[in-house]
Amino acid sequence: MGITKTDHFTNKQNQIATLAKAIGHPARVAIIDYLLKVDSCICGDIVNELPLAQATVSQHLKELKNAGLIKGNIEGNAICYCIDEKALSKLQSYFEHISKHLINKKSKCC
Amino acid sequence: MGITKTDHFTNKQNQIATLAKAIGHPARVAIIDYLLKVDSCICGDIVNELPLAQATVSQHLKELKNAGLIKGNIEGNAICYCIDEKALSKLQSYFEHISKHLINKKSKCC
DNA sequence: ATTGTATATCGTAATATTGCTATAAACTAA
DNA sequence: TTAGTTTATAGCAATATTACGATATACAAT
Repeated sequence: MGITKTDHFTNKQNQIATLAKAIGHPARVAIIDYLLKVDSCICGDIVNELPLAQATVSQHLKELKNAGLIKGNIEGNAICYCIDEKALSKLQSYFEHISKHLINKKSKCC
Repeated sequence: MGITKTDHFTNKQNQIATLAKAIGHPARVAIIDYLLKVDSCICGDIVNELPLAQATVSQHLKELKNAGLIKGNIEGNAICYCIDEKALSKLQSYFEHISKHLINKKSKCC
């Protein structure tokens, strides 16, 4: 069917999945990397950084924005994109939680 | 086209994307949650936990396995799945790295 | 007003994902 | 052997994603 049964899972599970899915493409990882690298939140030269057409980059930016991972401010002609800390700290604490959990029960199996 | 241009991105970027993509579905988040919850790495009653058909669960497990997030050991009749710490620590350190980076340059924009 | 620059959106094609039923494979137990 | 249990795979339909060129929108500068 290709349609995800989101309503059968918890909010938390859907939230994490949505965020992870948004990061689940190398172009979008590259965008995040770039936004981290440039110290001010540089605008649309992301297109020049990536080996993709402008339309494709715009689409990827939209997905990152929809997932809440980045924010965009209109700045005159261009747009200023930057990382949304809240979303990333959500992911960070999720994986930290898992890692801590794993340390406690090391080598019980597999 | 629907085909990802992986060869234009770095190994690291592709690696993170692959791992994140595997987590990018609520059923797979639920599987990870379950593997964390049950203390021993319980086998195939994951199917009973999820609101999905057995074949679908098997498919999700396969994807998690392909991405390296879980391991599976044959145990007589059943299979013993459990989380692969290495993959998760990779993700954890990635997001930790980002979070640290963000603290340093707080509120420069947006 | 016209031209240039920066982004977004539309439409389209190729491919991937999700989910199911049905079936196979591999082992256990009677 | 036969039957039951557990997991994987094949095949299929519906939907989603990725990527592009073409075009639209919005502002800036001349």
